[in-house]
Formats: sequence, C-alpha cells, structure tokens
Amino acid sequence: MEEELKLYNTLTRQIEKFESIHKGRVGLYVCGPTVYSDVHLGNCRTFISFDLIYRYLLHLGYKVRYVRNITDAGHLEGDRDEGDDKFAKKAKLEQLEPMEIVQKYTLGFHEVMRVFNTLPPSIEPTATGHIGEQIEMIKEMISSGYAYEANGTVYFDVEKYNKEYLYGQLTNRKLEDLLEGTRELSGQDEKHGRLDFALWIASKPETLMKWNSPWGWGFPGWHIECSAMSSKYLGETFDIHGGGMDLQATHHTNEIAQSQACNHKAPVNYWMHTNMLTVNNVRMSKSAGNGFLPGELFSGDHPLLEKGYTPMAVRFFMMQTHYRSTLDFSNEALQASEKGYSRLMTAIKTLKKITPSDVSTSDIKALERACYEAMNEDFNAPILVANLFEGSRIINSVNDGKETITTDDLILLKKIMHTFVFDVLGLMEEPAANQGKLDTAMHLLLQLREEAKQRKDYDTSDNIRKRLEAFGFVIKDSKEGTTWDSN
RNA sequence: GGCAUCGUGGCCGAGUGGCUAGGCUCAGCUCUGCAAAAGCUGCUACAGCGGUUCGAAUCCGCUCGAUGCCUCCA
Repeated sequence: MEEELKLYNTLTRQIEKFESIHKGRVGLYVCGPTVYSDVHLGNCRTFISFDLIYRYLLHLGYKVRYVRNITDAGHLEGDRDEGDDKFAKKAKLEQLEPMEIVQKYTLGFHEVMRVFNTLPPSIEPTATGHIGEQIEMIKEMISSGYAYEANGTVYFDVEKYNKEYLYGQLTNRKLEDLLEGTRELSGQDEKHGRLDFALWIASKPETLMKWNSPWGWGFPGWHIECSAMSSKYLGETFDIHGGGMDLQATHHTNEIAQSQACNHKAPVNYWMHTNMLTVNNVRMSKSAGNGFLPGELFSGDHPLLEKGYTPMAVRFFMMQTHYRSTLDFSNEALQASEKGYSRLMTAIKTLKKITPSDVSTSDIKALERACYEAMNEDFNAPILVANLFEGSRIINSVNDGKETITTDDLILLKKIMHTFVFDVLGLMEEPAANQGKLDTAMHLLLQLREEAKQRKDYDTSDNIRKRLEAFGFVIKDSKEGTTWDSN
C-alpha cells in the first residue's frame, strides 16, 4: 500500500507520490503551539489533521518520528524591537513567573490533545531547551555572511540570501513583490533590509526570559527555534514539515531560509499546510475574538454555541472535511456531525450481533480498496467517511436480514470498520461515566415498561419512554427486544 | 496594491472531462399498538457570461462575490 500514497506538496503546488528518504521511515515535524494562552478550536484543527496523517502513516507501516515543538520562549508581538516576549508580557499580566505560564498552558494543551484522542508526538522539544542549538545556527549564518549583528540583535539578510536561493518559493512570490508590501525602513532602524527578520533579540534590563550569547544577553527569534529543533531530531533534510497555512508565508519561508543558509540544502521534501477553521466565514483567531476554547465547546457555554458538543463529535466534524479546505463552524453542522458520528458508532456495535451466511450480497473487498484509495489520495478523510457509511449501511441491512454476508467478509468488514474508524480517524466510543450503574437503572426502567406493554397499558409505557427522552435517552423497540441509547 | 485560494442542491461538505460521493434536514413507504431505530424512495446542484471539446462542476478567459496571506497567529 505504501508506494501508492500521494500528498499535496505546498512547495511544488501539486499532488506528488510520497517517497521517504529512508525506506519505511518518515521524519515528520509539525509546528506546535505557543504556550502563552489556551489553544482554541482553530489551533486544534491543525493538530487533529496532523494526527490523522500521523495515524495513517503508522497504519501503512512506516516507522514515524513525529516531532512537534512547544514554543515557550521568544515569539515577539510584532516585528518591532521594543517589547518583551509573549511569555514575559503574559507573566506580568497574571503575576506569574514566565515558566509558570509555560507550564500552565502546556498542561492545558496536553489535556485538550488527550481529550481529542490525538496520539502524542515521538518528541516534543521546547524552544528553551534548545537555546544552544539555536545560537550555533546563528553563528553559522553570521560566519557565512547571511546574518549580521547590530546592537546585540542578529538579523537575517534576506536580500543577500535571495541572490543565491529563492526566498519566496514556498508562497510563489518574488522578492520585489514582497518588498512592495513592506513598510519603509525608518532612519533609526538597525535592519539593513525591509524583509530582514530577527534571529536573536537583545534583551533589556527588565526582560525576564533571557540567555547569554556571543552577542550579549537576549532571547531567540521565533523562526530559528523550529529550524534548530527540526534539524536536531530529524536531520538537515527530512520528509514532511507541517503546520497551519497561516505559517506558510512568514514562519516557514524563514525556516527554509535559515536552514538553507546553514546547511546549503533544502530542509524539507514535502511541506503540508492545513487550512483554517472559520466562523461565519471569518477565520477563527485570538485577535478576531471569534474563537472559543475546547472547554467552552464541550460545555456549550459560549454565545456562539447553542449547546455543548462531545470531543468525538467535534473530531468527526473535522474528519468530514479535507484538511486543505476551510472548515466553517456552525451549530447546524456540528449537530449533523453529532448524529453522523453516533450512526457510525451504532453500526460498529451492531457488527457484533451479525450472523454470517453462505454468500455475500455486497463486495466487501471493494469497500476496503475504496477506503485505502481515499486515504492514499492526499489523506482524503471525507471520502473515507463516505465509504464507512456505506459499510454502516451494509451492517444495518445484514442485521435487518435484507442482505447477507459470508464469514470471511464479516471478518474483513469488522477489520475495515475498526481499523479506519478507531486507528486511522482516531475516533473512539465516548467514555460514559457511571456506565455500569446507568445500565442497571435503565434495565429496570425498560423492564417496567415492558411489563406495562404486556398488559397493554400503553399510557404507562409511552410515559416512561417520553420522560426518558426528555433526559436525552432514546428507546428503540425491535423484535429482539428493547435497547436504549443516549445522546 | 501584490500573491494565493474558493464560490456545489434546505444545511455541511467530496468530486481525477463522460459513469449523477457522503452526512444532516424535510416528505413518503416498509416494519411497528404508537413512536424511535433501520432499510428503501423522493427533493438531482454545480455564482454569471463566453470559449475549447463529441462531451465540463471539472480546462481557458472575463465579470461578480467571498476568504486567506503580504505585521503576531494553527
């Protein structure tokens, strides 16, 4: 299967056959969060998308080293050289040590990732843990002439770099066009060129997070962190680098420049970018104020939310859209996903009750093929989901006695459903608290209702059903007996 | 202004030039004491205008509209 995998490469702007550098192994780097505040749902989408990609690569049998960093230093508010970094600023606001901020939001991030059932990365390096590596890279860039120091701050010389390499390659832009869209340098600027960006930033006396360097006390620029950590753990050239589309033009463009300036080779073979989550067609972001936090989403405690949604319903919602398309959030769409998700899970439970026959009325092997074809075509999860619904239809039809399936096909169907739903899409059964006790209580109620039905006391039986419905329990009568579900 | 992306049925969303994804909603049918669930059927769409083609949602051009990036952002 693996030789058929294709993916969209931002670098070439086309779908390419995936070939890893080392057979059977993949180096994957994804830009992680900056842990100075809670992650919102838009941030989550990127990590959930790459979780799907990671899971599928694993499923194909690749040995994947998945590196996702934690940005816990630097990352200036703007391009201006005044200000502290985000952590120090937030620390003052919250009266905490910068590393308390880092700790708090790192834990929060991990919790959110756990709730969404994402697999942890193989390595999760922090920027502050790799200051030495970053300094070494900067030294290399200075000695090869791609960077210069001014008053303790080190800048990358974009125009010099562009003479030998293509600076705007990742976004298909020419240097002249980029220069046009940038503000003029003022007389007091230390930068040589308008596009030059900081690699190392001199600290001020009041700066809280600072390190000593050949250029004095300071802290690293944002872009250098990822270059240093990716090359340390994945090598000077590795397979896949991912992140949100909003990082493409600046962060990733600068990462390429830095790595190329140091190692004189392209750092990444395949660049993958996930699209944005929008609300009313506007991108969700901290600054736009239209974001909500996972916690608010689960509780429904937000003006934009009509009700709460479970983590798996939200994950399924994301899986129904391709990672390169924008995904628009709406209550209606979430509610549709909620039902679709429960339909899928119900079908998987029904799978256990099915009895095989001598012949199959459906082509299960074709279904399996379709699932792999969907995922091999640039991780097309929506098409995979459509196929899994076809699987559900088959399951329900067989269960109703309208179709039949052989023992071998039943085993295969089980394998398909479990593999793709749980392993690849990363869905799971919603863990229900007190499930055992609830079962007992429900069993009792349904027994009472059954007794009422036996004596044709339909008033009582309907009353039980309706009042349970009010609490979100759905009662289903069938020939085999009564079952229940909650939503 | 520059560089991109996108406009698909009531809603969300896939779509490699020809064989009408899928989910949700709504209506009808089967089943059922009634419901629910499940299955089946129906609602058959591609912003507009041209062009290429035997044939276009899919390629090309223009128009209109939306979004993103160009400053921190997943």
